[in-house]
Amino acid sequence: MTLSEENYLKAIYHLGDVHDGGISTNAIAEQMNTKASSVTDMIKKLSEKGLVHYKRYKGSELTEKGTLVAANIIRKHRLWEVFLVEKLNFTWDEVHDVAEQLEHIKSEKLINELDAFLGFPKHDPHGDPIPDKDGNVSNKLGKLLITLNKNDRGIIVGVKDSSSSFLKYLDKQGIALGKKIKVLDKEPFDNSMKIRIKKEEFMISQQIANNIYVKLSPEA
Amino acid sequence: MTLSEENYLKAIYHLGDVHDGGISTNAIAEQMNTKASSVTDMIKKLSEKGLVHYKRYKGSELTEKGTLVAANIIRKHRLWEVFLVEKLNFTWDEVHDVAEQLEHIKSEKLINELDAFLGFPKHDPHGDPIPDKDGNVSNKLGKLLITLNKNDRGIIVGVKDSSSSFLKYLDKQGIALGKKIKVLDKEPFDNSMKIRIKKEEFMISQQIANNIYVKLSPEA
DNA sequence: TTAAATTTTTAGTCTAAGCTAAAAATAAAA
DNA sequence: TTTTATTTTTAGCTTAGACTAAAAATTTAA
Ligand SMILES: [Mn+2]
Ligand SMILES: [Mn+2]
Ligand SMILES: [Mn+2]
Ligand SMILES: [Mn+2]
Repeated sequence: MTLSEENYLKAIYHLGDVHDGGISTNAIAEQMNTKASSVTDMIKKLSEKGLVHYKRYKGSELTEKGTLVAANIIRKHRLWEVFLVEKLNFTWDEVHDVAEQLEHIKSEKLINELDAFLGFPKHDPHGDPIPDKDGNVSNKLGKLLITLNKNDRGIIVGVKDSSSSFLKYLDKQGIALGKKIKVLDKEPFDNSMKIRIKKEEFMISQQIANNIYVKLSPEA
Repeated sequence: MTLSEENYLKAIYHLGDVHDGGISTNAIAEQMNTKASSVTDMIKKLSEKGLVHYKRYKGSELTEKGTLVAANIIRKHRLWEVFLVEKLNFTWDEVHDVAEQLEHIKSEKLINELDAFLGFPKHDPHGDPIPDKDGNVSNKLGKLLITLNKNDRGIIVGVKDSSSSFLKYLDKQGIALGKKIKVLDKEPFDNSMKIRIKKEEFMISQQIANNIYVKLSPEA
């Protein structure tokens, strides 16, 4: 597995999460910040190796083997993110780029020991589930904040966008995993929301509400 | 800095430690397990970048800048080795290959936080000194066991060879860093030695004695 | 159902980093 | 000081991975 092959598998895996069925060549190209022609070449190679199913003009899909490899890379990525936050004082907006590098380190023992060292965490600092050794992943916790109704309460359990800029915005607003949140009002015109977190009340745009996962508290 | 460039700098750095003056192209090729022609190409590139001094047919030497880069990679390598042994239950014969990968991860913050997390260690699991951020390295502790005389005592502080096979041999004999050692006898014919470690007395060959560093205890 | 637009693939280049074989420079031996 | 041996460099090829431009297939629109 070269670094590039691993990154393609990961990209296809992530795209497959949402859009199921064959993943288009263009979609992969966009995700990878590369050109469709490069994707075609790589897809062919991955197909040769039995990691993706591919038929000309029909898009790609990971094989079982490919899925396992991808899940393993994501497992490594997320475990490293936990390590960086829990042990090395990184903030949640600083970890992704470093994890992009660390995820390619090859050592079974390393990752299993790291897992144990961290106490077998189930979620990374963004609330994303950590796959187990066999590639099994639990579902993402919670539902999108945007889908909650007026007066619903819950706990923030994850973010969809984990770009540094978004996370920094959340920090500024005091929005973090584990915080209690209540929907005070929804504005139908622009889908903005008024919310309360720790006695602070403020407005957030649709954009924001669409990128935060909340676990609903049972009705009182 | 590509991965390959970093490995060349490291190789030249290590060769320069022993053999000072210009490092021959062949020496680099051997160290890197590659061909002299490939080395010539790379040396030219590194020279362009101001990382090595190079004149055709005259051998190579790191510039100040090149030395700093190399020392930094070695710093990372050795800090990761400490991490693996101290935190992740690796043995000293298991760490090198993984550290060869980890040393190329690029993040200032990562390495500085790791350093702090480990309590600013001064030596790696093989007794090698860890360079500081500015590339300063303290001297290797101790002298080679082979140079000790009959009845000399000391403490084992390092190994010269850190191949897995050598380290496993040492484990089997109960030879480890920090152990007290006494030279009971030297055999001039084959340069073997009779030694005592923790009440165990046994013979070691010249080969072995030439790869262990000992800090001499002051005479009684 | 033909025509236009879009997507995907192919063909041909480019660069980094290897390699082999041959040429050139340097070092060692006669 | 020639001759011979060794070291180093050059020249030319190879592979992975990316790119551009053109061709082919598929999809959408007329
Ligand atoms: Mn991430
Ligand atoms: Mn994450
Ligand atoms: Mn090492
Ligand atoms: Mn070491």
